[in-house]
Amino acid sequence: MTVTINDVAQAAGVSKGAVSYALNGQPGVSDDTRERILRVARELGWKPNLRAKSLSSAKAFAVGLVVARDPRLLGTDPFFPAFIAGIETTLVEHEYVLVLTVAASADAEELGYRKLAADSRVDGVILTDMRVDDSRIALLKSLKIPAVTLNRPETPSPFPAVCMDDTEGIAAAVEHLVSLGHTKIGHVGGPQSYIHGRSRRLAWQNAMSKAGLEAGSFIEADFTAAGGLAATAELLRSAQRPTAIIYANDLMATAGQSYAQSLGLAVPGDLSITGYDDTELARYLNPPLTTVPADPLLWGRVAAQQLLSLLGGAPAEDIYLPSPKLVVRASTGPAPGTPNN
Amino acid sequence: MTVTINDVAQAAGVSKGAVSYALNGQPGVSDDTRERILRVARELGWKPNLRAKSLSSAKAFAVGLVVARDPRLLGTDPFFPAFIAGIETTLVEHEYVLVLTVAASADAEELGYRKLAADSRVDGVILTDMRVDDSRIALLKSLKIPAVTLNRPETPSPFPAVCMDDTEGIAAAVEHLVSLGHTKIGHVGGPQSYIHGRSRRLAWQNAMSKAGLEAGSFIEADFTAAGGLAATAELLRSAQRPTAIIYANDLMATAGQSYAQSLGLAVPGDLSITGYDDTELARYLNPPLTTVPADPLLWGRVAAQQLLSLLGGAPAEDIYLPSPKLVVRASTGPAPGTPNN
DNA sequence: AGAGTCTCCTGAACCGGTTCAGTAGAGATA
DNA sequence: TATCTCTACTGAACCGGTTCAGGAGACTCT
Repeated sequence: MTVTINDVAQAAGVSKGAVSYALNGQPGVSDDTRERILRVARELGWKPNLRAKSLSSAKAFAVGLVVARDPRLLGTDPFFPAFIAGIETTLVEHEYVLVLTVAASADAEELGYRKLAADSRVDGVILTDMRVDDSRIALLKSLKIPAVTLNRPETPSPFPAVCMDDTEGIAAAVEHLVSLGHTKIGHVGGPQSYIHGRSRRLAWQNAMSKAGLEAGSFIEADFTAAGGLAATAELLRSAQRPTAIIYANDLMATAGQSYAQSLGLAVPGDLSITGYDDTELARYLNPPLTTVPADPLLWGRVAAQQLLSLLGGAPAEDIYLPSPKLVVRASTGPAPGTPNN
Repeated sequence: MTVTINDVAQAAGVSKGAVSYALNGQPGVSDDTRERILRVARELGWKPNLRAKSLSSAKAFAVGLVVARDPRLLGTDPFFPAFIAGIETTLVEHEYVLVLTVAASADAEELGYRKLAADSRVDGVILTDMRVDDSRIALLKSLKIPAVTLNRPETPSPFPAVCMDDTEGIAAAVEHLVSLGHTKIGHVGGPQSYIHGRSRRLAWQNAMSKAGLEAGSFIEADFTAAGGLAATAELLRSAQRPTAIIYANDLMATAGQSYAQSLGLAVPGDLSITGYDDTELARYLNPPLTTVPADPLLWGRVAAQQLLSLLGGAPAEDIYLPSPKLVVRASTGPAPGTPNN
């Protein structure tokens, strides 16, 4: 059967304790003995039993991610799979593992964290999609689960944050459109209860006023294609009909673009469109989408690194990742009636 | 601190063993005592320690999923997130948890399974994206990890399969196009090393010959937007240029559609297009995509159920889920030159 | 030489459950 | 009454590690 620490101890002619010290690099054994024990362990092909280790060290060697999202819409969000892949690249190097939970409702989300805590399934968690007044911070504090947040929430949080500024990309989109002669630039945002929904709207707003323009119409949507379409429809029939729309993600932008085209509008001739995310599909649309590449892979990798070092006792310090830059493609063009320079 | 089985035993005035029997519904204690123990446990707020349970019962109370996919392309596949959500809906009811691993290469994939096994992180795994001559079956057999496969592989497999027939939907797409007057119907398939890549091609081929038509051009692509575009380009400049293309997934179909439109072709006027998956975006494209809805949520739910009952000792029996039906939208229309009836 | 210190190692407790062999006591049987 | 059987329970071993108190022996110091 499997070889245990007892077998190694017996074969090396020492006690269990000595073996444990030797294998963990702890003091308490002489160099000779240590070497002998290590050799015997190698010869016997000993592998520590993770479950026993877990029990005695009270650690899970796993980190958790609770994804709160309507399961039917989950597939549309390109962020999570890549983000998870990023987390994984870090975890595999540290013999950690990712425990993933999907929660359909707010209640299920809280229950998810509570269960992970109750069963000590994980040593820490990563919080995504931070919300304004996010109740998870207090929850995790009370459950005593270490955490890392994506971007720093406005409410005080004891957890380190891994930040990637999305305002710069949105501002660049506004400036780009302004330079193309647009003055009526609308924004289809995500739910304003999310800090990234809010920060993108504020970035748009600030960039507009910095350009000396009126803020223009804003519609709060929900990051889904259906929401993007409805918001687009509303913007296009409004009195202040924009000549360009900045969407808070590619999915809404794509739905909006298709909708505008189905009305007979030319993109970008009649309407310029920008997205956010730079999904794989974005460059293969007709026209290809001007957008801002989020880098979920990097974000996931760094967030996991940050969490592991936090678990290792490192101080909780925020990390700032480079701000993604606007990628200009063919969905943006001169404002209607502008001389084509 | 946390209350252990010892505390319960002491408070109830019985031994640890008795408490264990009582709490697990095992025989060995009288009804009176059982009830008393349960009451005391409830009063003290006792929760079994999963780690201790894991150690003594040699179970992980977790199932694994190893996703082998280029991380950068993972985000484009709407299947996994929804599939995972489906798995979760089952697992939460059984106090199980999902351990997710992402592998970029074939080596990493094998290593992923080996690690899960070595550390006994999971009690079983779910195999997706079955391949022709899939090496994972032998691997898991040798690692003694129970598994469930999505669809039955052609090579003998001891593991139960959860099957969802995709040939019916493809055949329906062919029939639909034939009824619209199309005779040159191409197919952009997935890698033929995947059984679902192959079965969809065969379904297209069989349906064509059943309709008395030549099979037409087939191009093996890779399920990505880039691959879909390249394949479409090749089909459109071929001598046997098709008037309709059946794609093996929505992502390729979307890229193909955009590409055709960028060439000035009308969809479906000049070219009809069908996809597979029915992603959220499909209905919001211009034109909305005719496609076949895979039901990853259901598939995940049932696969997890099947795995759990396998772990519970149930015999390994295949399960057949209802075949998804073609959803006709506006990306398909009469063949060019056909009188519009 | 005797006391003190240091290194190296042992044995046992511990983490918190499960499980098994064994026993006390009640009830049935002869 | 002696024997057998059955139920209800106990105590301890066990899962496979970690950790701690303490002891043996070598070495230093006075």
